Amino acid sequence: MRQSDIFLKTKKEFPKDEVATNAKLLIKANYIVKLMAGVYSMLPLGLRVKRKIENIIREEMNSIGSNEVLLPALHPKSIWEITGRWDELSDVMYKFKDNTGKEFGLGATHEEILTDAVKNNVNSYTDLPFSLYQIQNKFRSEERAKSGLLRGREFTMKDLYSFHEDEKSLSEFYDKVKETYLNIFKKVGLGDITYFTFASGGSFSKYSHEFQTLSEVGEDTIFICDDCRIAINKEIINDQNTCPECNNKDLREEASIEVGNIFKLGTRFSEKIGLNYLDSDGKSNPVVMGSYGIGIERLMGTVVETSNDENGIIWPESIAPFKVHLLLVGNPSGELKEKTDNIYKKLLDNNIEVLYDDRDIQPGEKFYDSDIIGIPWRLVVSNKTIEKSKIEVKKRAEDKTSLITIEEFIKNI
RNA sequence: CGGGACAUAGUAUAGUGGUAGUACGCUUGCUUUGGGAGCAUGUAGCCUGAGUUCGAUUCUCAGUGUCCCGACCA
Repeated sequence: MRQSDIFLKTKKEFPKDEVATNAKLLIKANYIVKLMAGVYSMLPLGLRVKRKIENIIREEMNSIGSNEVLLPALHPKSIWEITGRWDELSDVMYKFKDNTGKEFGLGATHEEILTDAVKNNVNSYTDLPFSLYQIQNKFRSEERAKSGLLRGREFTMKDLYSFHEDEKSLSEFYDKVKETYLNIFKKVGLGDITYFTFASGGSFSKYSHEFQTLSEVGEDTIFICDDCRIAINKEIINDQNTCPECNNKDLREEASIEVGNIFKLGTRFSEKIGLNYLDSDGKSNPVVMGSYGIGIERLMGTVVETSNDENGIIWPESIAPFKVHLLLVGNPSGELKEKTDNIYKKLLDNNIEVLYDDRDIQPGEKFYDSDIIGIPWRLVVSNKTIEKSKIEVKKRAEDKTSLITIEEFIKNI
């Protein structure tokens, strides 16, 4: 992508009313634009990052045999009344009447909708287990949206739901999802600072589990057992003040961001909605369910919160909008332009995602933009480098530069 | 939802009871090209409503919005 073609207008100033690092950097670098508190538009760069995250998650979900679906965001009141959650979720669900007076809700979560959708497609234990997931917008009437992308009113969630004959089957799948989630957080660069965390479980199981990423701006407080590399959410610390795995009492308190959670639902929804299966004795039983969520924008914001410096964002390669930022430094004409165009073509020919700053502006501006945007590899081509038939390579996260040929770079990357 | 702060151009800001200035951006022209370059040129603004006043962007009240703290967060 040529920078002269992409819609990208970085700002010279941080936005006035943002304090959260993720919002300041993402707005300044023109990844996102705020529509209102807790609702952001994704600009081309932001959408590229979002898609990368979604695709990592998609791949992982598919790898455990889950199928992707897409459920509606617009729901009739009636389905929510079946489980009693029309009233129960009054604080978080957006509700409204249409022009005929009929009542609707915008999806804040999708247990009811999916359970209903699969109900007539599940007959016996031979249909179980299975799992379905979607990547879709959620709407939550947060009383206080805040911290940029970390707590929004409309956001994208990957929500996975699993369906089982019994608790044993659910537990097996639950453990598999746990590993998969840890893998996802590792892939987006948060592996070292994300903890599998014990949290309150509700009626069906003693615990639910969360994935908490260390960050000073996190809303949650966790207590970490360094021996087991797990944590306990503060919300259950009164009931559980030792490590659930090794009984270690020496726990370390940290602030953290909840980037994912997994939950054993049991038969709460299947019973009410009538999702039953026949077991091998021909007896009807409610399906046992689990649900598993990851907030996409929150994950994106968390990466920015935990990976930046005074000059801007530092994306991990896995979710960066481009892998390489190619800067033409100097007057974009003549031999320099020709040679840089040629390097751009070579990168494209090798399927390397590259943003090519071919604009006719001062070099300094290109360097500043490159830093704030945070693409992992910066390549500079200038009269200095073409004299030696080389390019200057710098990693965003490091200070040192080196001169190598484009062929070497392509080979190494 | 309780408390606090704030609201002036696309962005960041200054300022005033007599309708507003600066920087950056953007337009046009010329110059320049390794860390936001230079000269010239043009462009664009006081959140909404009511009140006080001869006159309100400024003062008062209400509303709306944004951010922060707290509460809340299947």
